Amino acid sequence: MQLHIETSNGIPIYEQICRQVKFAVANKALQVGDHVPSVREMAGRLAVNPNTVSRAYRDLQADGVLIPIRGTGLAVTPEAPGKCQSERLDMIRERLRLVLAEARHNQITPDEIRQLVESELQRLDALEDENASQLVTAEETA
Amino acid sequence: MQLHIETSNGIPIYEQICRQVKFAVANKALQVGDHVPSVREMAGRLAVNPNTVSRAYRDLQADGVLIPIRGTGLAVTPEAPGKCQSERLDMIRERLRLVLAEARHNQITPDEIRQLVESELQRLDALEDENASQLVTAEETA
Amino acid sequence: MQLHIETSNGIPIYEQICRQVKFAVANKALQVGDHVPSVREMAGRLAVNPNTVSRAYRDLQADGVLIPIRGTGLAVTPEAPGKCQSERLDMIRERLRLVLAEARHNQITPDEIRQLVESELQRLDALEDENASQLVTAEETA
Amino acid sequence: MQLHIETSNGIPIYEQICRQVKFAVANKALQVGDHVPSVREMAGRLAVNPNTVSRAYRDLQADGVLIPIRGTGLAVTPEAPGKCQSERLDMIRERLRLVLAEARHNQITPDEIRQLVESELQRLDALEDENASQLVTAEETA
DNA sequence: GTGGTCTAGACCACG
DNA sequence: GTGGTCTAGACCACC
Repeated sequence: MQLHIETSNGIPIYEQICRQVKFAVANKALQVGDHVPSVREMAGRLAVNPNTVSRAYRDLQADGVLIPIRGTGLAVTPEAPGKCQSERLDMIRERLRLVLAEARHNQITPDEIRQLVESELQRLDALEDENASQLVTAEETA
Repeated sequence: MQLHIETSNGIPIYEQICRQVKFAVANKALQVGDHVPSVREMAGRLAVNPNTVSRAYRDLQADGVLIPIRGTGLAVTPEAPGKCQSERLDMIRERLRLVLAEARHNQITPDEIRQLVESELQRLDALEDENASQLVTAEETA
Repeated sequence: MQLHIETSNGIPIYEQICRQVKFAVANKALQVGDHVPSVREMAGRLAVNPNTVSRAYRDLQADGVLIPIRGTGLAVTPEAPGKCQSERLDMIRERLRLVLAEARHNQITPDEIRQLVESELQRLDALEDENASQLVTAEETA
Repeated sequence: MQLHIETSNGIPIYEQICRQVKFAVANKALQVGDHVPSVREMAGRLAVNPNTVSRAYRDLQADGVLIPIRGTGLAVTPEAPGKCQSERLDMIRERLRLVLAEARHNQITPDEIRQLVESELQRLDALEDENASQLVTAEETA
């Protein structure tokens, strides 16, 4: 599982962790029964305070995504994949809705929105290709 | 000018006011020289704390969108329409970018995103039509 | 609202706060729209760390009992009384069930349990009377 | 001796083991001189970590309930039956007291408490009957 | 003034 | 080793 923290796009770190764990479960990068990295390890990996990770894991337990296995850590629950897959698009939809609502309330036309979306999708792909080629270059160099 | 506060979509109220004033200028609902409602009137209308409106107006002055006219309040500057029109799509683009970035980082495909966008656009149109028909009804009743 | 923290009967402080707030709502000591004491004030009153109170209030928000009023604090939601009243006995029942289950699994008879309950109820009443008479004495002294 | 671990009713596993051994002694399911199952057998039977069983046995030795017999394991001491019988109700009373105290502090009336107790006793009996009939069925099938 | 986030670190319970 | 609780305090955003 590969997490990526964005300080700060306005979303608190603990929530970014929550969401990404849910996405990882939805994408089967995390399977039922898998242990999530320990609080301390995750904190080290992300270079954040252990309490921040702890808070995220606590929320994930409250959501029924993780369950504590006494003394051994936190594991993905059997219900998690269902939950997370059904939430997968909703998590994005919710944020998207807020943006589009503002746009429409302020006379941005649907076509303008579609254009924005396409241009941003292209931009993201461009970035990704760039990273990909960097990776390739790095591998070639290595 | 018709403002609409959303408590809370995560955007602070004062910023919602700012943005909506800018959109209103871009859409010519507010023209050069027009006065914005006084702090206390706006606060009453939106049912928010006057300090909050005050903060928004302060930011708008710093952005060069509003200018104080001694004794009479705040008016739209001559430079405002240009600024606001060029910012119009960028304000949306910025927020949209953050959402799409999360989506792409978590294996949501471009097509899934497009579908989400279309369904949300439809949903918004439906809501608007509903409100419109209510308005018509209200007018007929009146 | 009068809270009473028991350090430590095994229940974490933040959870004691949660439960007592819920009981207070159920008993109408806290009504819809009432503000709960601020984090800092409550922390001072109970002589605990503000973060501990904060955690309790956060949980109560997640439970839909409290709602933040931006800049002014946390208020009891309209749904809270219903929730809390229906939870009132359940919160006790849950804890009671665990105790009785252990008793029955280990051959404590129903009659022995009833006797224990009665003797403890009496003991509590005795304590209460004692406090009451102390209060009276204090008042008389004053 | 038939132990039953409840993960997790809040009581640590090692303490559940302790308590149940004591109850077993009080109920003469374990008699003076009887050996308790070895750490590893007990651990296997309960599907818990051997360290956990070990900790429980250590506590029971400290309490004078078990005594090590060189080379053969742990046996019930001669003093154990007396101790355990006198502790039998107290172990329950202690837990019960905490629950009732919370109830009374939060305006649950004695009659409400009695009703809760009765309904939970009935519920437990119902569960037991169910299990009993299952056992009978199993025996008949066998 | 309000609550929220994050950091830092101590201590404990559990396995 | 694991996570949980609590304390302490800094900083921020908002009203």
